[in-house]
Amino acid sequence: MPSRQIVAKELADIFRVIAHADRIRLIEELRSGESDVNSLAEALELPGSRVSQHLSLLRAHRLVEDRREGRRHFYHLSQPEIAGWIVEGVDFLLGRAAGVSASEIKSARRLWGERKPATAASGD
Amino acid sequence: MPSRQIVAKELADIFRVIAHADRIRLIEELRSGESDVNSLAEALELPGSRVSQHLSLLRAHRLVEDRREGRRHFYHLSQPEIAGWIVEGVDFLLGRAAGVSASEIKSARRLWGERKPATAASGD
DNA sequence: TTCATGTATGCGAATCTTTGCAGATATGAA
DNA sequence: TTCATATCTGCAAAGATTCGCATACATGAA
Repeated sequence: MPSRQIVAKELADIFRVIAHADRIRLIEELRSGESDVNSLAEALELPGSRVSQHLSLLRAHRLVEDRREGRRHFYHLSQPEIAGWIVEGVDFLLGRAAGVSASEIKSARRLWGERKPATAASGD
Repeated sequence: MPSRQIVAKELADIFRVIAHADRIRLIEELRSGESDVNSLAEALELPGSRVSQHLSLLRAHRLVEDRREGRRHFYHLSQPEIAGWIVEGVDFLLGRAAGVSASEIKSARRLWGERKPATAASGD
């Protein structure tokens, strides 16, 4: 198989793994450092089993790694730069602006573009 | 719905649209300029109807635009930078190196990282 | 109008993903 | 050992995507 195709397929695999709102939010959460499954589940308001499933997919594709401490599993991005790369995607979002208001995108850009403050009001 | 979630969903949509080997190859082809459906179909060795289907998805998400000249439809990237952005994904591929040999990735990186020579041997 | 060509669309079958839930496993405390 | 907590895995139903093919549409030539 031509290498062009192999790489297209591999790239498509990475894209497919990232292409899920929950997983993107997990990556977003992990930007600010490692976190355990339960905290992630609370932050995303999802059942722990679902978060665990997403994490295991991300882990299988080496986008995250885990560190176990007692019964808690702490996850972190294996390549923190990947989050920055995803952020750049927001620019294309801006460019296309399909179905999302400019202000929504702007505030989201702020969330992604800067490290999110740990304590400030974030109930949007 | 919190804007974080809206944007995660929108980003996921873009990722999902890109997350297909044929569509990535289409984007790759279009890096070197506009091209009509038939040329793309030949380059990718796919039926024209399939290419047309992929293009219409890309078009619906404004990743490509078309220009009609007679019965030919020429497509081009609406934001050529998006191809560059995808290329950066190759770096994560390198970092993960799952199931792809280093030399395959290297040659693919060359294909993506540089404008592909129009005539040179490219039968890989 | 008729024909050939280039592109687009529709549809069912096959395939892959996501979801919700039940149960399994692992760890630490009592 | 037993219990509670944290996480993981398995499975079937629901949902989404892809594929192959047939057919429709649009354009230009005769």
